[in-house]
Amino acid sequence: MPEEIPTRFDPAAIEARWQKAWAEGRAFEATHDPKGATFSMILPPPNVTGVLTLGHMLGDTVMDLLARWHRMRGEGVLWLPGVDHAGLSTQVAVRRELDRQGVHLEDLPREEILQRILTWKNDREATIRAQTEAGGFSVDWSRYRYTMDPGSTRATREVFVRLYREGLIYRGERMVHWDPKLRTALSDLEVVHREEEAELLFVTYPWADGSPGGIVVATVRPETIFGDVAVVVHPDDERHRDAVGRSVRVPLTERTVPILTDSTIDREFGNGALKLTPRHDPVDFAIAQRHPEIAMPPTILDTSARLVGDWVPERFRGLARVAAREAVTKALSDGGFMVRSERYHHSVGRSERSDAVVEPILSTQWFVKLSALAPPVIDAVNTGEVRIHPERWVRTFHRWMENLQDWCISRQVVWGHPIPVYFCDSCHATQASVDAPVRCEHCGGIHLTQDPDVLDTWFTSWLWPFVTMGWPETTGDLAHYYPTSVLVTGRDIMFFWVARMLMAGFKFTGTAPFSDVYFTGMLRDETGRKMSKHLGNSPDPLALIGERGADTLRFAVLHPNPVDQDGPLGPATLDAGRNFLTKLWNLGRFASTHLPDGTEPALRAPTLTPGSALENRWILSRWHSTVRSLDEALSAFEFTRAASLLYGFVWHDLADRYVEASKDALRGTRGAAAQREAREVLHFVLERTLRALHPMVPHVTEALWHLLPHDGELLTLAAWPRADEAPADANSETSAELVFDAIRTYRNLRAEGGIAIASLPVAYVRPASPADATVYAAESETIRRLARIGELRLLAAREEPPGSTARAVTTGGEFFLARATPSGEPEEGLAKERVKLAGLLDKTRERLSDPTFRSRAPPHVVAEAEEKARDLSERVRKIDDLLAGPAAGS
RNA sequence: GGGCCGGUGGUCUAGCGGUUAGGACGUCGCGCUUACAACGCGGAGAUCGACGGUUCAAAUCCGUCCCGGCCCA
Repeated sequence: MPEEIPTRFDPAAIEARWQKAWAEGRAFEATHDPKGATFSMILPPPNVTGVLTLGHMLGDTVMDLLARWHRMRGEGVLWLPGVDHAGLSTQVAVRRELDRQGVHLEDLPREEILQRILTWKNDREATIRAQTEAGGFSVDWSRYRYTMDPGSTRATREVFVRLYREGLIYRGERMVHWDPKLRTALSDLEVVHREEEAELLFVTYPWADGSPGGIVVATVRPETIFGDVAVVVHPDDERHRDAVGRSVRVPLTERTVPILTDSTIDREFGNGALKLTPRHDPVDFAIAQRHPEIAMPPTILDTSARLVGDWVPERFRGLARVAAREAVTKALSDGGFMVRSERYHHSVGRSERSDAVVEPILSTQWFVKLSALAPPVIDAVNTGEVRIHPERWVRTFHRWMENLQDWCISRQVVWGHPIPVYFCDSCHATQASVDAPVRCEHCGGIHLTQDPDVLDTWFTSWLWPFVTMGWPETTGDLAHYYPTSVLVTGRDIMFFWVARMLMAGFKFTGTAPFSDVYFTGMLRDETGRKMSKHLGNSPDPLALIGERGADTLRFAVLHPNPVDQDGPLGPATLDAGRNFLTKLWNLGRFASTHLPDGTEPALRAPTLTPGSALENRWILSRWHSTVRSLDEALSAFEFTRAASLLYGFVWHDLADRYVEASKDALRGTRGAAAQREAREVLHFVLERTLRALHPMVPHVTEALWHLLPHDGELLTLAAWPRADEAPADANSETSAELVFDAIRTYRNLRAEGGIAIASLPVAYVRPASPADATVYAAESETIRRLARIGELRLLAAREEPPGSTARAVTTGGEFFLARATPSGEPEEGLAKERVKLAGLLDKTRERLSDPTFRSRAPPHVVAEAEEKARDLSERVRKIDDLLAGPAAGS
């Protein structure tokens, strides 16, 4: 049997097998009779715009860790998967694809557009599912949902109608962000602001009465002068005092406009005079609102942001913004209006989806009054009813929540939920209705036209935690699993999604949709760049899993980079994950060869006695504290610490120390009883370690578990280990540390002294205390074997070792290792150690000699310092004795 | 323009008032010692961004500055 297990595990060979076993065992389907506690999560539905990235894998790994952990703790777990139609972004992706084929999406009939997008969606959806399955993520596929399935559609309409009837959704002419490339309105969040360089032009608006001169206005958008309705200055601005109330002529036109005052004008900007274009600038619009004497002008830009309308001189009509700007700039120069220009840096908003410069325009759209939904959310976060992890994001969250703008939810695209609003052709009344109405509720007319626009995708996504469980129906899932427990996502959608879900949860279900929010970091490549498809540094998860295995990828994202901070994921990190799994694999191989056929499952920890082998008592104690820390870390959402704890325990405690120390006993050279006990301890600790690691690396642990004697069908259904299964034992930990320190000291002396690996020199120790002497004596066999020495002899207080020796001093005593040939070399190690200790001793004594330290510091700190000084001076004295002693340099 | 977060060995990070500043990766030396060379053993490597301040005591608290990153307008 042992010969059949390869020294390197092959992820491909085991992962598919165990995924199949879990699926066949329906291990991840949530039941409606959970015993005791429940734990539920929605998987943030990935956009069908594309396929999963490594960033998704990071979130999925964290969620799977939580889901499996809670499942093993015996809780009823629901982890609900789904996908998001991602309206605008998917339409843009398909549009781009069609462009490559020479087809323009907007030229196709609506039905064909929908068909093309649907094909795209089905394709991506299948890939997303395959990726999620390949990762081994324990979602409940029987509850898979889609943001445009019948239930989601109905709930979306229901919510719209409710909010509309309450007056929280309204239709109005407002300043919105307009994407002139995609020709749709956008919400504030879909606009990305960046610093860009521009030309700031200083333009003279001549006096309307023909007197010489005029007022100089600074602008970066000369092409909008055709929409000007005034020039505005600050009321206290001395420079323009005489200009107020006069009129100027808009350059390149025959129109005259008044000079007005407004106290919001920035006197430092340009010349302190602002050209007012209220239809095409939010600031100007706000000023115009305060001046009723200003009539709203006609628009001068069409939906593609080209100059249009009677107010635009014919020669400029039809020009797009950049061309228009150049043409107008030239015309202003030629006409003598241009005073000067300068380079200017300012913030420019671009469409997140198309990268087009967003045009602020006055437009009729649908809005949600978010501010009405905010108070319970703000309260919930303040009171801790909803907890955000890591906590530092709470401030960011609050700042946004407290400055909510109305949410523009109408989009002028094809792909999305149609707005459930109908206009009567006869009386023009508006009605919102979940089901398409047969007649106008106002006049009874039967000719109704539905609003041509669709809803922002987030208007469905914000309902996800309860829509997926059947809302607005009353369902068993809602009763058992709502509200959900944790939401794991990236902080890039904190406002887009998390905040809005909280608002929707309180509004429609009366409760927070989840009690904890965990934000993961962002993955970077090894040079620190963000991973993106654009840079080509974002590997395809499916390919990576095929190459390295899902468990390797999962462990790599959990360790060693903190999951909640941005961190690199590259070959080195993946190698580290793979190496760890290989280590674990070989530990399993080792154990399986040392557990004879017919070994009973490790149902409980072996009962040890004070006479049991030190390493057995020690490893069980280490196991105890590891599990305790592990539970703490997982409960505190410290996933990286959890992974590090197990990494260190498996590699350093279990493999490096325990297995090496217990090999004699396992081979039977210490007798049958010792062998039995060692087998039991090794079996217990490894079996429980596999359980503890299972939520992080489910496949390899499941495979290894089946190689060991075990109880039950699947590890994934096994119980989570409990720290109190094995006792904490501080004495055994202290003694074991002493033994391992002695071993390290001898190994170091061997390396420093250049003593051949094959030789088995005699070693001596002069213990620092009688208690230490007892430990060395009892564990001399282990020390001897692991330090590769022939014999360990304990020296009495003044006894000197014979012959030439390499020497070292530690807190545990003075150590000597026999050398075949005397060395004339100075005792480098000792001398170096002396310098270090003497430095520390000086610092400590200095502190102790300070009277204020003795009077102000707490007594235990003073006592500790005194103890430290005693210990250091003792060790320095021992080193001095050795350096001066008979064996020195002989 | 406003705000937030972070600067700890070559890299990533833990620690957040008395620690010999911990770990991982990398690096150097020795070793294919029958679980594992994707490994073992040992070592070297950090005046904790800079300057002030508080304190008996500062990587840790406060202030200013510098450098990264992010969010909002």
